[in-house]
Amino acid sequence: MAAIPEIRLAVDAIVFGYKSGELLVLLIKRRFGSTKGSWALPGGFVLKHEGLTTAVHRELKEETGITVSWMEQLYTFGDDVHRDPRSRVISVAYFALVCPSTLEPQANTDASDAQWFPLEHMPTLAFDHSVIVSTALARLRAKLSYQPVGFELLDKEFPFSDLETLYSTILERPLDRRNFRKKFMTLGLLKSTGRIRRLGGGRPAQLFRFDRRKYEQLQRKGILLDLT
Amino acid sequence: MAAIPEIRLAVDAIVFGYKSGELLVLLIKRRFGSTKGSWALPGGFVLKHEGLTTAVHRELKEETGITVSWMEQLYTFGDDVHRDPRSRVISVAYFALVCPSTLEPQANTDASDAQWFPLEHMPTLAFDHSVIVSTALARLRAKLSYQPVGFELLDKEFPFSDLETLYSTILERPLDRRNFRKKFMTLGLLKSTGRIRRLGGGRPAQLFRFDRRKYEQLQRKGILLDLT
DNA sequence: TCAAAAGTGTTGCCAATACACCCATGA
DNA sequence: TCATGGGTGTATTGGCAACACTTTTGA
Repeated sequence: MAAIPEIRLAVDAIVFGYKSGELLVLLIKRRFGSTKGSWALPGGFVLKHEGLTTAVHRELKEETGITVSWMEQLYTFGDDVHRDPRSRVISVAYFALVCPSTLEPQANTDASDAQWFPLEHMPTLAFDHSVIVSTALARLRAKLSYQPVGFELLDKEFPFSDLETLYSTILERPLDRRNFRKKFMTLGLLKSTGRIRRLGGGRPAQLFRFDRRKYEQLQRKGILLDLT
Repeated sequence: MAAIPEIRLAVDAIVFGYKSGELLVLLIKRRFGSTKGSWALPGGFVLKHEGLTTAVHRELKEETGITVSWMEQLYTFGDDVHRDPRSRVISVAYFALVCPSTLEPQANTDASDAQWFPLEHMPTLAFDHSVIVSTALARLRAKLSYQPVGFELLDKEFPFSDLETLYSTILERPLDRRNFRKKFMTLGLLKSTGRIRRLGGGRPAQLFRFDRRKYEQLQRKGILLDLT
């Protein structure tokens, strides 16, 4: 009961970004050990006097320089005793979303080995990390339809079409533009900034913001969303 | 990197049972340490060469003699560094359901200190265990409406009214009997055994079984349930 | 014959779907 | 004037919610 255990506790972060119609994952190149040179999720061991959430944020910052806009615990991986061949490690995985401005490389950090990969073209990952990514992706897809997390992947102000393309990309199916817009508009989760985006050819688009206050109201009333 | 950490890893189990219209939780009375005599969730430390799932089942067996019919990982609690005042412990919580026959006290075990409590009349719990129970309860409620977990709390064969009362109890709201029945019947998740239950006064009820095969079929087709 | 629990149908409404054309701009 | 992307309306349908009485049994 009092013996110090030899199980090590890690946290890993699956960070999704979104750019020009592609879903991206943030990976780092491992610098040490037997897995040196291979790609993996950012993460590391939890310090003794540090909460789990603090630990993920710290590791992310150290390894990639990135600060996320939204994060939530995903799952704890620890059924396979040999998931890390070096020793017994269990990992609490978190998944996070970042907005496009965060995607730019962070110069002032030790993040030289961090890189964004389109989900479609991910390299092979170390350990069981590709399982973790699949789990996160499944969760993101599910979540998209009952919690307005999509906004975390967009700029603060965005044209409606960006939202539509985002959903359509992540869910991997086409959406009817009119119906999709109708539903979001009816929910009242978008407020129109007066602004407009011009984009070369084509009609300019109004810009919207996510109305977080309205969303919290709905939540308090116990209203469940259905955002397909 | 190589130092052995001083964080200890525990698993805890929230086991729900259901009897005569009440939702029950399984608790144990602590025998040692500063929390001696207070009630807590069954659980304990994970052994070095043991998967997490194995660990919960082992602890449950040791402390309560109970084998569950359904279990799933709930959440990992480790943000509060002092959640266990003795040392840094993070806990992976699992929540589980058992069928009524399992509720009977298990004689041949070290389970003398295990006891079922109606949710409404739970004692104060050690550590952050009441937070864990609330989390589990919220999950159970949510889950009930899109995954047929309710059956895990009933006997193999049950009259339809049991299912209805179960839902109504856990969700804490009345359900329209006709609509509820219609929905379940339409889904085809119940198959009627030819049998009948007589119960003193009142018309006898047909007994049903949950049709697991049918459910798996639906799942494979990607059909989402909506079981209010 | 009464009390207790099981069983059953219909209607209105709303929300999801399907579907195709016009608008505003820059080149 | 054309290419590009933004923006909009309607008709149909299927599923959900609301609603109350009859049936079968034991006492």
